[in-house]
Amino acid sequence: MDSLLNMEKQLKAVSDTNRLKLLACLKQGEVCVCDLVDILEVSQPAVSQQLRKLKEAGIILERKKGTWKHYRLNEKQSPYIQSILNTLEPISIHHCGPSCCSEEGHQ
Amino acid sequence: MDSLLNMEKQLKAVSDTNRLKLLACLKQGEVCVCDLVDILEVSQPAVSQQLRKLKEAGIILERKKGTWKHYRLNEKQSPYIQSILNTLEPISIHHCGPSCCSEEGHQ
DNA sequence: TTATTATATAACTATATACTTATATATAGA
DNA sequence: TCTATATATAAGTATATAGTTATATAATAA
Repeated sequence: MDSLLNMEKQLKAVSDTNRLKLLACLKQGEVCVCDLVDILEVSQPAVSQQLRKLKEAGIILERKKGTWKHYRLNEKQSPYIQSILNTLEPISIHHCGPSCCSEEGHQ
Repeated sequence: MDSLLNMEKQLKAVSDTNRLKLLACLKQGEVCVCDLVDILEVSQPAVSQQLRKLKEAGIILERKKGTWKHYRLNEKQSPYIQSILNTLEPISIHHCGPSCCSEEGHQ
């Protein structure tokens, strides 16, 4: 079973509208940070810090590609996090351009 | 669908170990505040404030009986809150006494 | 009515949170 | 190498959170 402390950490990570929006974006697959910055109306460092919080809770995974970093949902989630993800209405993003987010960019 | 703000409110309400413990206690049914104060190692006003936060998020319901107040889980929960409740290991409490928590006290 | 008891609220405080701007790091390209 | 770009980290700040103690409220008992 999950320890209470681990549950608290995971739940704190998702109890914020901006982080919920980030997760809603990631429902469509891997997204690079630059695209996420366009969605949230906060600064780039703010997004970076939100992503770190989600990553440290084990909810998202990162992949480095050149100067870019792509984030995606962890395929393994605790049931209650998965239930939250299921509830979230996906947010579709417009990718920033072929240089960072084209299909051939994903490997 | 749940609005992001409502999700945030509910998730904030459960992202705290003491409130998770309260919910774990309530899995066994209705419990009065005095018993909950014995479980958490914090003051009575602290417990009262935690209960209020859970109540305002719609996760628990209250019933007044004389000077006592009994709290129980709301039977209607959003799926993700229900999933959290399912994950919680129940905490069994020893009722404070027949005056407030006996079976005939429950009506 | 007065005293007692259960719970809630108020006022306060220390810590956590979520931004901001400035700067660091790391990669790519000229 | 030098410059530009993507992202992360550092430092600072305003607000939120979760506890505390003191007090208020409401119901019961004497």
